[in-house]
Amino acid sequence: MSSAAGRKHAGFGNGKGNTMKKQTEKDYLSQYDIGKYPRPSVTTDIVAFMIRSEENENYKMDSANKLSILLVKRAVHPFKDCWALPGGFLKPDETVEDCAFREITEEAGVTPVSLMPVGVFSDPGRDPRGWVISQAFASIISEDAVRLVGGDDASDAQWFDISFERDADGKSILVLEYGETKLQAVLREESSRFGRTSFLIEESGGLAFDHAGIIATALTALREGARNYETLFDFLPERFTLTALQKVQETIMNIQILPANFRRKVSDYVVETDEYTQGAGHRPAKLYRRK
Amino acid sequence: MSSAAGRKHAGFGNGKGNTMKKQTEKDYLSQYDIGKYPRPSVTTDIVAFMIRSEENENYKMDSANKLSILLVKRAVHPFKDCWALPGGFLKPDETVEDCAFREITEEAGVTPVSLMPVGVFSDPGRDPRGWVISQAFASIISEDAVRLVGGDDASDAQWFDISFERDADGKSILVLEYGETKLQAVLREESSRFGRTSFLIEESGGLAFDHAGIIATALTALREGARNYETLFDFLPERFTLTALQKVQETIMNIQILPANFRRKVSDYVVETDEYTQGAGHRPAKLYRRK
DNA sequence: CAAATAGTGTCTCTAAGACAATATCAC
DNA sequence: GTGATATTGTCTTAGAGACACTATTTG
Repeated sequence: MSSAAGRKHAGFGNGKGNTMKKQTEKDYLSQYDIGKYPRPSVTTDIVAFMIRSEENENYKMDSANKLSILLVKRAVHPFKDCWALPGGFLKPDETVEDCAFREITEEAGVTPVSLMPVGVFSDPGRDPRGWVISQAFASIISEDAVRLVGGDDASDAQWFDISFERDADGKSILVLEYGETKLQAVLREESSRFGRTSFLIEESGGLAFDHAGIIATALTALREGARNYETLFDFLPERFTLTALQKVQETIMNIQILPANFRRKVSDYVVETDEYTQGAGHRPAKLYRRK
Repeated sequence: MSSAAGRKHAGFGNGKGNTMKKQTEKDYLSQYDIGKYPRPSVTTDIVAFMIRSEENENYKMDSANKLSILLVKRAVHPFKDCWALPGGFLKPDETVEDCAFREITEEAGVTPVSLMPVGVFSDPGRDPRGWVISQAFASIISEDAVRLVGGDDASDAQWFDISFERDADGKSILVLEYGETKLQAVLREESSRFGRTSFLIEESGGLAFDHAGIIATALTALREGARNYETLFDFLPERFTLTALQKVQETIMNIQILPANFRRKVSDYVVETDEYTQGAGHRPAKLYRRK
């Protein structure tokens, strides 16, 4: 085993010949210059998920749901005019969570319901501006909040419907659509460690930086969290029907579930209230709360 | 929705009055000074896990296993003479994974079998030297490799047996022991998001920085990964008996499993070879490989 | 043969999936 | 009444846990 001398502390004044036997911590810190060694810029990138309910033709039928994420069109180089994840630089006196919260609130115009770290991206070549590492987050935003703020077709921030399919040999296709705009990236599953799957980008599909890989990682984590109902409730208001909750899980995981079985499994995670929906054109449903 | 102007790019020359209509990416990048805005120091901290088999009194009995982690005694301020996780500062042209690999190889003297990110720690006050954020990793190191390198009781790097119990109301006790040295930290489970549980430190137990919380987070992630056999194989040589594999899972998760049931469940993850153990004082066992 | 681990067979119980049947509302 | 969703019941099957039993080695 090597000695702890292997752990050099960047920035401590060298060659000053400090030979005091009893150097105090205060002395040490007052001499310490942390800026002496190179430091990277640190950013956060946020994959903000929302479930949009589509307009409906038949007054009786439930509306279909689509999973979507927020993208921002870059106004400056590099990747000028490409779509990118919202995010920004970490400031002193804030945690990476604070930073992500601040950035997504600014860009989406609404407060996220939850914010979950999904990984650090630190490939040396990932940003042409220089040494920039990024902490990625998955965030869940409720449709109600977004609807209040409204949108603008000319805005440079838009919600893209997302679809992500993994085929047999580990290749995945990520498709993002907003109106006429369609971005299609190709990724390869690289490794899955400790519940986090990472991806190699084969085609970026016009997304800026390594954002296609970040999106794939975040969606994979979201799906994993949806399996045990962990990430479902944040998409809905406080009171919800079991069918609405089921549709959230089906939308995220891209599966179909039989209502009877879903109700049985989810019953451990919810509490019923004495309220009901009304005016839906069919039997009213009991509203539930998260347990 | 706010405009993308919210996403300022730190370091782009301001006030230069660049009014060109067609600024090229090359022009932009050549003017770009990434060092203009404050940047944190970035470190990695590694929770290196090893399973130690204890010496045995009875020639027939299997040896008991203990889960242990590597700690390093700090030679300098701050936290001088406290035990800390191995780790160090991120360098340009390396990923955080590269950095963790480099640091743990230096400090443990052996190559880790695996390296898995468990989270970023970025509390502004976490390091008295200044603005330092850290990416934590869990690493698995095989006992065979460590035994080859050997140890030294006077060394400042030592393997501590670890025990971690969560009681009913969310309080957890972390105990680390090496010879006469016993560190005992108290933590409170704070939140569990996306499969990552984070902890508040109530008593650091003499561990440096926020390392008690990092250790608790890493161990929780390791245990989660052990549930589906993901992190078990890295503790063992390429060929192993099913009993050895079972003991790894029992040691990590601190549980007891009936051999018959373990064998049935694990059979999907292993392939049998035609080799057997010998000279163990009892019936020889077939060796298996990971599937 | 004694003591220890290696390995198999099987019973029970629980949970998941499939599906049938009934309930209730707006129009 | 029609057409949609809401809700409950139950049959079947797969898997986990418990446990009894047999096999094989060294000293």
